[in-house]
Amino acid sequence: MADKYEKVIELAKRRGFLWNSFELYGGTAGFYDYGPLGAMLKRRVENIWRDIFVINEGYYEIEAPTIGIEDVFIASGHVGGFSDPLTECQKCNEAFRADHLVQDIVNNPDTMSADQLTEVISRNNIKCPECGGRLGNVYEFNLMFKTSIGPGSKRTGYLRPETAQGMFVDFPRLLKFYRDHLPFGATQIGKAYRNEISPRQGVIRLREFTQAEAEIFIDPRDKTHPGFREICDIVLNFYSREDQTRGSIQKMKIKDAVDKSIIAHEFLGYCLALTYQFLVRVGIAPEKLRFRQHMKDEMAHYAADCWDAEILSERFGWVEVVGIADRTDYDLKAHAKQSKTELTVYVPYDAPRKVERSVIKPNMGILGPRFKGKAGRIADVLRSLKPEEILGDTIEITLDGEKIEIEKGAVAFESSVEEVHGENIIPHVIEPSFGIDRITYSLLEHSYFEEEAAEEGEDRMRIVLRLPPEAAPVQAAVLPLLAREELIKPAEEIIRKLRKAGILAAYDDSGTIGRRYRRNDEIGTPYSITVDYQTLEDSTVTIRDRDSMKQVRVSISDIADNIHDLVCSGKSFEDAGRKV
RNA sequence: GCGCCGGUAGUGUAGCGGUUAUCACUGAGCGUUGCCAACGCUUAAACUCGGGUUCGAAUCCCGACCGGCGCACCA
Repeated sequence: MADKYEKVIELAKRRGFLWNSFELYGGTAGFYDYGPLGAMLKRRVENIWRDIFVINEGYYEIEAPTIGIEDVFIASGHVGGFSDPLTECQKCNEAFRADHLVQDIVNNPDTMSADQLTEVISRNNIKCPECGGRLGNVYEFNLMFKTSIGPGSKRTGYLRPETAQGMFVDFPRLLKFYRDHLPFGATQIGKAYRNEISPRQGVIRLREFTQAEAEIFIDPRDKTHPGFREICDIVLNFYSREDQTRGSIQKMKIKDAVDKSIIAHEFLGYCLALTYQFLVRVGIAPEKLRFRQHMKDEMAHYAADCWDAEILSERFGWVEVVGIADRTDYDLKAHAKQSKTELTVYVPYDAPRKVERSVIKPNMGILGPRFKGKAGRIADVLRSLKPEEILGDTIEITLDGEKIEIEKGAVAFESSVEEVHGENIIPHVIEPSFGIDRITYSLLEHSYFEEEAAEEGEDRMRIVLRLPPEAAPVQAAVLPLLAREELIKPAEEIIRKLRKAGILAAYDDSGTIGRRYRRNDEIGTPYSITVDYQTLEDSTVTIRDRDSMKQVRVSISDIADNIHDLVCSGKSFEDAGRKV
């Protein structure tokens, strides 16, 4: 029997949500096209994300190139760390991590090149751990797609493996945009690329995928969040480190999780809440959603705490769809080092602090004539001394191995008390990172329902996609009860009205009304508007609710506002019009 | 990347050396139809690709590609 994945994928293919890319030429693993309905659905998911993170949280969206230059990915660690040195057994074809095989023989195998590792393996006569066969040459498999920028392949470019780096690279500009205040955040929704060795599981692992990421820069000394109180009573399914060793999920208020230090701090707790609200709003079933904490050894060494939102899928089990991490100052430090630019924020103190400062001032009037060309470097050495080192009558320093004596008079010592108004700090980064494709698939799966149609002996199934109206690609269908001129006319007028109001509406007059309802159920159209003979008498139509199949009768004059409120403002169906 | 299994209209399938390639649903057109996949007529639409064996291949063999599962890898 077909499992739910197959049913959902079959529907998605047939009705224009998801198609295997390049099917005309046989297809290519790891790439999917979003068809007309899929693209719209995905766009709506992204727009809900925007509503939450950009509009409500104020983390403006930016758009950086999908191709990055080498420096960026050297800094991020992707050039060095996003590849693995592999070696394959010539006999059984098993692939192994070369650096793992030699870790007992050499000290730092992860810093060695492929050629060096090949040599170590052959010199130490290392064999295949599985079958004892001979191991082949070590090669680097980097998950980044590589390309060259400009003619002559002089400059290396990479397709970005995540969108995050765009926000880090633009940090100085963003800081100015936000007028030098922490916290601030920037987001990006866009494509990322990973040359997966063997992509599987449909849309779950893609070579080209869409990420929605926020990088929120905060003061490392203050990881509270002003909005925490509003969300602290939300109950989530927690799967903390402790829960995982125990093997059970625990329901808990976010407040309690922070109080008990299960979550590292308020700010992360707040991001978990946003993530929960987003996922539920797009149509993920709350009971099939949990937050799993990374185990210590699973977490990047620099990360302070990391949580994944996982969605339960019938075929794939718990699938990671969001990662929420406190990345500390790792990324900014890395880019500061690589770019040789300070990436800090000046944070003023509440009140100026008095700081005693001692300054060594070499007297260049004396040093210059005496030491000539060396004078500048000698002065630098003198300035680096500690106050207690210049207490004697003469000061002895060493420059290029040569001992030099300088009398006290050539160096002045000033000590002053200064007022300091603030300091430069490297912000910490909180990063919620969303896999939009996985979320879109999950919500198809979670909204897919088959119902036995209870109508007189008909045991035909009703397939219905219970997408939230806000996420549904087609928002309303307009259907003349019968395909007759006098009913078609008003229907066409309604369609025009809806479209003018920005509602994506579909018109259908083929076949019976029931058939058309079903067609729309299957693609999740939340409301169907039917023009019948009463319409000709009193200018009213019926709206039929996808989930309950109930109808209300409303006036044509405010049909667009009515549908708009139902789809966008969460107006309840019962309030939309007179019961039929 | 390896191993096992599979690939036939839009979808699901039958056929397993010689068929006009089966059936159902779907789609389109006409008629009919006063609210949940009704009906009648008409019609469209497929053997993944390449090579081989054979008088003849959707069917057997080899390879590629794609998909599923397991291993490995991986956010």
